[in-house]
Amino acid sequence: MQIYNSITRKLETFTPIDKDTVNMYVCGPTVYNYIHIGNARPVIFFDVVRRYFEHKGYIVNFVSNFTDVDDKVITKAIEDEMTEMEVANKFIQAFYDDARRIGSSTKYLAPRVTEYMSSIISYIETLMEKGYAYQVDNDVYFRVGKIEDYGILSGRKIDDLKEGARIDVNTKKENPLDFTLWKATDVGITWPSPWGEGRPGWHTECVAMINDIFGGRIDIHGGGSEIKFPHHENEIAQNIAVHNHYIANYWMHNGQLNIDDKKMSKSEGRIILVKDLDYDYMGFRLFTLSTHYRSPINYTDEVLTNYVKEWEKVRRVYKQSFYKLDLNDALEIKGEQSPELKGIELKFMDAMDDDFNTANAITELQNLVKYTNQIVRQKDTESNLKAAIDLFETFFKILGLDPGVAKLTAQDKALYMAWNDARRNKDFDKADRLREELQDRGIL
RNA sequence: GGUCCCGUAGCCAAGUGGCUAAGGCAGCGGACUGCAACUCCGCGAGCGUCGGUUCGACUCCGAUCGGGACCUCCA
Repeated sequence: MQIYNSITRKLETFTPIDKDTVNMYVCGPTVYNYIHIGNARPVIFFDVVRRYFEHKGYIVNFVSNFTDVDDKVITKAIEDEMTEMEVANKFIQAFYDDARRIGSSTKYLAPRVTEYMSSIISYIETLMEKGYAYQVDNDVYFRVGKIEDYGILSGRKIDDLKEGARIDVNTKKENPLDFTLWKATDVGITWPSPWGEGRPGWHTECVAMINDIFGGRIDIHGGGSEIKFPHHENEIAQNIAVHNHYIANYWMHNGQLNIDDKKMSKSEGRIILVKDLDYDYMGFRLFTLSTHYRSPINYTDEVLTNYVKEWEKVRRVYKQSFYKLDLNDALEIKGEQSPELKGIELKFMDAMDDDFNTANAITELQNLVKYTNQIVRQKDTESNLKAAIDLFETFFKILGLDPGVAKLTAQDKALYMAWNDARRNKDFDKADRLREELQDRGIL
């Protein structure tokens, strides 16, 4: 399959380090608040990446961290008169709740900075020993000038960056581009270190974790495009310093989600939290997957409403087909794909193989909807209909969509039969009553 | 100021140097239907603008206008 590699800016054939395994790491959230719908985009997209690799038979080792120490967490802790740990625990729980709501798996390794403090400290010590880090007072900085490739991921040249450096002329640094590895502080939670009490800078946690968990090299590193620079650039630099090779073979960056064509902004009140999203979450998931992951996506109520409707349409025909088979006790039969279904499946997989083109994959889902709507009212289609159901389930599993349809109870079936009988007997008063009840039960 | 991305029908959104530029929503016209819902069939654009390269560009290059991102914490 082909993956667009941010570092080379090209589509490349994906070849894992170990034949059957995909090791991937996605930069996770700083847990000081509920996540907003922009945070949800990588949570959904990289979940789909994992699901697709699993569909293809790979063992996927998926890791995504929680940044539970940082200025924002500390500020929040002071504001709310809680400990940093309490703040982090609260919002990690909230994150998992939100992730589940939007259909993403939460079963993956999620290391926290606080659990990796000794690894982070020893990582910084290694950087010091190798001459890539230097101490000033009780702070430690990374010596960017020693990295030849610095800027390769974000396409920047060190000279351009120097010109652009407008703020933060920290006179303690040898070079304005040098970044903080360890920061002495007396505000909030601190840890002892060889350089004094303090806490780590943001950029070391991911490399230290990747170093511990994967040995310093992974297949895929993911995250939002806005953290390419400086965060991912700095990860690359640190890994080169320690291992003399790139940290990841493939870099994947998702585009941002805007609201009404503008970046989300808390200060301007233009922000929507996942937990406050007043729409169907599967519709939201479909919405985020309907644009190619590298493109920006614009949220408006109108567009989301469109996808919520679209999801209802998908769900309706799946449900209708599922129940039709269930009523005929045919859910366990073996499906046999018609040429049309084969074609749809093939094109879906082709789209996914093409750099996770979920937009085109969803087009195939829509084709499956149309096709199934055509066959579900015909007679003698059980085997093909079963194949259609199976294909829906395959697509749902890959995209992480859940129609929430379960087998009918005996009572439901009896009700359904009675409705059919009443209609056949033209007892429309009774039929309408039964229809209403079936609708109330969510069967029709 | 520097780096970079985007601009396809009313809306959303794929895609290609050359057959008729996918698909969805909305709209219009049909069909189906006890009523309703659902569903099915048919119908719309020449790709921001101006130049250039080319036998040929929406697709490549340049300029221009418009929108956006990053350079500073940010998924």
